Amino acid sequence: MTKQGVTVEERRKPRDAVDQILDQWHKERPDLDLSAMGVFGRLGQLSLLLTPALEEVFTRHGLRRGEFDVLAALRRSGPPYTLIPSALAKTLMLSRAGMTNRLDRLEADGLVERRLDPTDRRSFHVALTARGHRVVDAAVTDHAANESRLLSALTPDERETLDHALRTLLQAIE
Amino acid sequence: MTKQGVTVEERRKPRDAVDQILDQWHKERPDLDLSAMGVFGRLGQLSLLLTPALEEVFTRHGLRRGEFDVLAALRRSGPPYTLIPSALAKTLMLSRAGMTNRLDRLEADGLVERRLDPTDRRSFHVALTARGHRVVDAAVTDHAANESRLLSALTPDERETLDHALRTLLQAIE
DNA sequence: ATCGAATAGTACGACAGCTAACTATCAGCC
DNA sequence: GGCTGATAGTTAGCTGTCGTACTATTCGAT
Repeated sequence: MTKQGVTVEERRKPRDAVDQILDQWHKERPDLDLSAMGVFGRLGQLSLLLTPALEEVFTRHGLRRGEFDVLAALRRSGPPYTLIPSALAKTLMLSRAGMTNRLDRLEADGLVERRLDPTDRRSFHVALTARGHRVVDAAVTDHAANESRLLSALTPDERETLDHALRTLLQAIE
Repeated sequence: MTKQGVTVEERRKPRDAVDQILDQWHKERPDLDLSAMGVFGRLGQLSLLLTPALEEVFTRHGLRRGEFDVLAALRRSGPPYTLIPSALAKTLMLSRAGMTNRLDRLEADGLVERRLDPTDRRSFHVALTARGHRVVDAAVTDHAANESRLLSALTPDERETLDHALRTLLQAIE
C-alpha cells in the first residue's frame, strides 16, 4: 500500500511523516495553499521530539526542564546570580503565578532562596544557593554537550544555514 | 548599558534575545561549546511564540489546538474519515489516556462519534460527524492561510532553505 | 484448543501550567 | 501629604496531560 504510486521524482529525498501529511491534505483538499504547512509541521514535530531528548539530561541532575530554565537564567545573569520573580517570568515567558510555583519547588529543594529586597518591599531577590550554583553548572555542561550531539549530524554549513533561517523567521514573527 | 561594547561586526545582523543569552553564557562560562545552543534556543522561542499565533485561529472555530489536531487527522485520512484511538494517539504523539480525554470532549461537542468496530471488540472507530466535517474544513482553511501569513515575511528562497534545513535536522534526530 | 503475552481503551491520582481575584507596596500628580 | 493607578507576588480553582493500574479482547505458539 505504501509503495504504490511513488514516482521517481518523489524518491529523490526521503519522504518523512510531514510529507505524508501534506500528501493527504493535497488529495483531500486540493484547494488549500499548503506552501507553509511543511515548515510549521516540521517545527512542531521537532519540538515534540526534542522535548524528551533534552529532558533526559535534566533528569540526570534531578531537575525538570522548567526548573533548569530558572537556574540557568540566574546563573548566566552573572554575579550576584540574583533576579526578581517578575524578571524571571518575563524572560522565560511564564505567568507570574507559574513562577511562584517553580520558585516554591526550587526553594524546597534548596537550589534557590528568596532574599528581601531593601529597595522594594513588594518584591525580593531570587538567589542561587551554593548548591544551586553547583547543580546548574554541572547540568548546563551536559546540556550543551547534548545539544551539540543532537546537531552533530549536520555539517557546519547546514547548521549555519539553519540558524540563519530560524533567526529570520523569529524576526518576522515577533 | 545595552549599547556599550557593541562592535561594528555585531551590528551587521540585528541581535535578538537568543544572541543575548549566548553572550551571557559566553561571559560566565567561556569553557562551554555554545555552537548548538543558538539553534535550539531559537527553535524553543519559535515554538513559544507560534503557539498563541496559531491557537487564535482555532479559537475562532470553537476549538483548542489539540482538538483541531484530532479532527484534522480524521479529515485528511480521507473517506470514511475514521481512525481508531490508538492510531490517533500514535500519529499525534499523545498518550492513549490523553486521547480518551480529547475524544470525550469532541464527542460531547458532537464533532466525532464512537462506532463499534465489528472486527475488534476491544476497539472502535472514531468518525467525524457531519458537523465535525464542516468545522474542520472551515478551520483548516483559515489555519493554512494563517500559516502562509506568518511565513509571508520570508522570500520563497528563504522558505525553501528553512524547510530543507528542518527536514535535515528532523531526519538526524529521529 | 488452550494458555500466556500483547494490545485496546479507560479510570484515577498527580502535576504543572493558566486566569482571575486579592493584598501589599510603590510612583506620580495635584 | 494623600489619592489614583500601576506593579509584585500569592492564592484558589480549572484544565489538559501523564503514568499506572485495571478489564476486555485478540494473537500466537505449541
